[in-house]
This record gives sequence, structure tokens and C-alpha cells, in this order.
Amino acid sequence: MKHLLPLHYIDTVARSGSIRGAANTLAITSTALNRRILAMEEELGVPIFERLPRGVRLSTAGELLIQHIRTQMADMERVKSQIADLSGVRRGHVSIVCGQALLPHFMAEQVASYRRLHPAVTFSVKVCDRNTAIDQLTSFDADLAVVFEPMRTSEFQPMGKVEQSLKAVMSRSHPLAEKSLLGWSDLLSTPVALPTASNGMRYLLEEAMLRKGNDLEKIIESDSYDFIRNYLRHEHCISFQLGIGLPQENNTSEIVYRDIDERAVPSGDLYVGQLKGRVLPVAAALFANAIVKALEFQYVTNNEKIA
Amino acid sequence: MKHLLPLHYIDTVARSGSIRGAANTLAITSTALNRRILAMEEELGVPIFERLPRGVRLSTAGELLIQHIRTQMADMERVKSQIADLSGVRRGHVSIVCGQALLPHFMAEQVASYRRLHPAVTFSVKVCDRNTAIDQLTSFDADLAVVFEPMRTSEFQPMGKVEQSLKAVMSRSHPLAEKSLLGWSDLLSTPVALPTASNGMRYLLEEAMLRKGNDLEKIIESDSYDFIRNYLRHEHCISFQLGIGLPQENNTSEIVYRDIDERAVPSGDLYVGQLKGRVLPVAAALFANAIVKALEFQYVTNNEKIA
DNA sequence: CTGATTGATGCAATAAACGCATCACTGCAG
DNA sequence: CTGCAGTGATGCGTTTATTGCATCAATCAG
Repeated sequence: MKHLLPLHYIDTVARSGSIRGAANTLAITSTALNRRILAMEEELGVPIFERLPRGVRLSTAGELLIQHIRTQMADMERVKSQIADLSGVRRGHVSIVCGQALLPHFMAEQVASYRRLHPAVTFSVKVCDRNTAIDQLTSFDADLAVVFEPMRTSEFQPMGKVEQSLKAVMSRSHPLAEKSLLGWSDLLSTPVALPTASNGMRYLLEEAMLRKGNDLEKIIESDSYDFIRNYLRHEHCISFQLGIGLPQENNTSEIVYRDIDERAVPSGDLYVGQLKGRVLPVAAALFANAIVKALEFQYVTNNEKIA
Repeated sequence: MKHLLPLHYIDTVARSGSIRGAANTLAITSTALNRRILAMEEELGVPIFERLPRGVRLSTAGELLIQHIRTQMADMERVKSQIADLSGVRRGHVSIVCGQALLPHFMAEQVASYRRLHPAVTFSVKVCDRNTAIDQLTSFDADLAVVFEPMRTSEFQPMGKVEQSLKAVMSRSHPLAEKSLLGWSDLLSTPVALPTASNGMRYLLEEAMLRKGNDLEKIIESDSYDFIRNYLRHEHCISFQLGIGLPQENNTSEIVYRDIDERAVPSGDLYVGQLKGRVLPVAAALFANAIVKALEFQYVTNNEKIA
């Protein structure tokens, strides 16, 4: 959309923190970009950016403006999506942020099955912790967020939730692999590898430790589940995973998953949500419905397994 | 704002119903305007307007787009207002629609006293019935609406309300002028001049007639209070007015106002409100607060008079 | 049919945007 | 302190996009 090109320019400068840098990514010269910004500030009557010796930074007025700009750009996408929708083709782009736990199996399946129905819809799926997830929503970089135990904030509007209990992950040769249900004392008896503090699971575990009054033996901390899972094969320790992140069958694998007693570590809530007050593009709204449905189904089958 | 000039063009064409007509009001040639629209439709992939033999009309896609455009333009005004606000000067423009009853005294006082505080704020005050008031809000032609007994709709978001009882208006020489409180039988005993059906007072009266089972003797119907008030001097009949529409003192006037028994015609609610979900410009929001306060005060003094 | 009105289009004139080279300024490393 | 690398601002010639005029095809009222 041509008319909001100037807005896109400003957005890029705000993100890049420098006019020249933004001009580079926008594939225009810095002079052109600089002049457009000067013209915009002229129109507005106040500077949008503060000029620093090493670039620019949004002024207070710029903060107000950039929020408007991002809202408008996102809303234009929604309108285009709705227009495309009423001409029959369901097209558009859905941008999702979610925790690592969901990515490998659940999200991949969901995206794939949605794209089977609507091949014209494209996706971008980004991994991030629950703090930045909210930021991504407010800056309109993401349409949907799927996060475990999200921070309480007025910006986040839940569209669905499902309870998720933690599972213990360990090598098949680990002594605790003998048991099918692990208690708190079991968890204390072995070293553990944990995700980083911004992770929702970590939050649940910290809370459990606080409540029980004794700490787990943390030997590894990493933001990569892959790394942790591989490490489990080298040393006898355990780690954790959400039920939804488990592969379907694990009979042959070297890595096994075991349930944890609810009384040891309480289960937490997995939320699907969007930015509060925003009207989502058609494709994003429909996909959100789909994963909420899928989560509810997963919840039911989970409970059946328990029962 | 230059970047939303194309949007303003489309809006004007939509309102005017013809490209040439819109080009005329925009002070450009129809060629230029036509081409901008063609370019926009090209970008969008679908036509915005249906081409009729005698002009153009919004297509379905155009309806979606025009709503976005009006939202965007109004929101830009809000941002500009907020930016102006943080640089100290409180400037901006407030557009109000309200029923006839409020205009002559109440609204004039309110606008005047607000402008005494903030001379940089300009006003436009339009009179319309309660149906079109909502339309004016949804099309962003008005920021605020002050209406009596508004239509129930999800678009209207009340910000304050005050109960208003009807007063009877008549010539000083009218027989009923002797009494200080009029009952239903009094109203039946004389011809009446009524506002048109879209008026809120009329709605209350129709409801009262329906409930009582007998009709008032309607001899005049007009959408001009001025006309009705003048007519009262030529024929012995009565009309109605809201308490808030009364002049402060009426001792010397040829026209007098009398209370009506609540049991005859129940009082209705006067609402101040805005478009649901909209964030108002600073000036409009502050002015809304001011008149809500003023209405509450008026309500209190009214009740004191009654007590 | 005739005249008036509508939106679309080819072509030349105009206005806006762009890119290059350069300046003035700041902070950092030597 | 000095030179260097990085930043945003500015003058000028060129390129691109936009505008306006004249005109066409289609439609409708009388």
C-alpha cells in the first residue's frame, strides 16, 4: 500500500535507531529518507525523533505516533484480508509467537493442517519467552501468542487456555525411568537441567521450590531444549517438558518422559491470545479458533489418559 | 497530513457519489482524482467503487475500506491532538451533534466556558435527530453526541446521563398557565404542537399516549422549536420542552413554562456519549467531561428546585 | 434523436521525489 | 591532541510521478 509508505519508513527508522541504517534496509538513500522524515516533522509541527550523536531515538511525540502507525498498518492488513476474504479466496499472513515447547510438534501440525485447507495463507512462527511475546503483540509484529503462564498484563487478551502439567524428561537408563510417576523427593534425588528464567516452566518450578522450601540441584541452564535433550544422554540428570511438547510415541527413543505428581509441581495454564482490543485479520482469527479447538481436544485426550 | 490525502480523496468520492463532483470540492481535476482511484483499486486488487451510469457507489470492498479510512483519519486527529497536548498548548477541534433542545442555552454556555479556558480549541455544533446522531458518530463526522432518549444501539457508548422531565410551553394567556403542575387531563384539554417523530420528546409523548389509551390533539408538527414557540403566540395550544432547554428566567416573557406531572408523562434520559471503542482526541474528551459534570450539576439543582 | 453528464485515456507540462557529493558534528581509538 | 568512522543535514542536477487539457465511449432524460 503506497499511501502508508511514509509510515513504514518512520517505523523502520524507529526500529533501526538510525536513518542511514533504515535507508539501507529500505533500499533507498539516506538523503531521501531523511527528507521524508523532516517533511513529516514539518507537517506535524514537532520533531518525531531526537537527534543523538549516534543516530536517532523516538521523541515523546514519536512514541505516540509510532503506536498509531503500527496500529494503522496492522489494521490495513486486516482490511485487505477481509476484502480478499469476501472475494472467495482466503489469503493473508499469520504471525505467531510461541514458547519453545509448542513448536516442534503441536504448532507444526496445526500450521500444516490449516495450510492444507487454505494454501494461500502464509505463516511466520517465532520462538520467544513470555515477556517478549507481549511486546511482539503490542508492536504488531505478531498476531497471536501462545504462551505458558503468561505475565499478567492488560495488553494480553486470552482467547483460550488449557491446563498443562509438567513431564520429566530423562535418559532411558536413568534410575527414575523405572517409575511411572515422580514425586518431589524423586526430583530432589537427581541433578536437573532447567530452561532459562524467562520460561514459563521454570516459573512453575521456582514456585514449587519456594513452596517446598528446598531447591533442586540445578546443574545446567539453557534456552535450547535441543541442547538439554541431548545433554540428558551424556549425564544422568533430568529435565522438564510440557505434555503438549511430547512426541506422540516414545517407545524406541533413548529419551523417555515420565509424569510428575501434581502435588510436587502443580500444572500451569497454556494460553492462546492476542493484543487486547485488536481486530485480527480473517486468517489469523480463524487460525486462532483452530488452535484453541485443538488445545481443547488435546486437553480432553490428556484427561482420558489420566483417567 | 499528506500521507492520508489519497484516503481523503476516496472519502470525498464516497460522500459525493461522483468523481467529478468530488474533484470539484477537492479543487483538482477529475482526471487526477480518477487516476488516483484507479491506482488505489489496482493496489488493492479489487474495485472500490461500482461504476454507475450516473456516478459511482461504494462496492462491498469499498464499504470495508471506507470504514478503515474514517477510523484512520479520526485516529490521526487524536494523535495530533495528543501531541499538541504534550507540548503545552491544548488545541484541537471538537465536533458535536445534539438535539435541538440543548442548543440555545446549555450548549452555548458550555462551549463558551470551555473556550474561555482553551481558546485554541475550535468547535462545530450540529443539530440533528437521535437517529442521524449515531450515524454521525460512526462516520466520524462527530466526536460527541448529546441526545435525549437515544436509540439503543451497540455503537453508542454513554459517558454520562441525566434525567430530564418534560415541561409544557404555552402563551402566558393560555388557560393552563394558571396552574403550576399539569396532569394528563390538562394536556388532553388543549391542542398541542409537537416536534417531529424522530425527536426524543416526541417518543416519550407517544409512549404516554399509548399507555393512557387516548391521544393528544395534535394540530402542528414541526422540526423547528422556534417555529412552534412563535406559533404558540397565535393560537391557544401548548408544546413541550426539556427542562434543560428552558431559559433561566421567564418572568417577563410572553411564553411561559409549566411542570408536567411525572405520572402523566414520565421523564426520560439525556445522554452524552461517543462512538463505542473510539479513543477521543484530548480536547473532545475533556469537553465531554465538562458537560457531563455540568449535566450532573444541573440535575442536582433541578432536584433542589423540586424539593 | 439530441444534449448533457458520467468515468476512462493519450499526451504534454508540471511538480515532487530522488541520488550524488558534501558539510558539520560527535565519539572513539591511537 | 589528532585522525577516523559514523551520524544527520543540505545544495543541485536528474529522474520519476503526478497533474491538467482535450477527447472518447457509454448512459440517460426529454
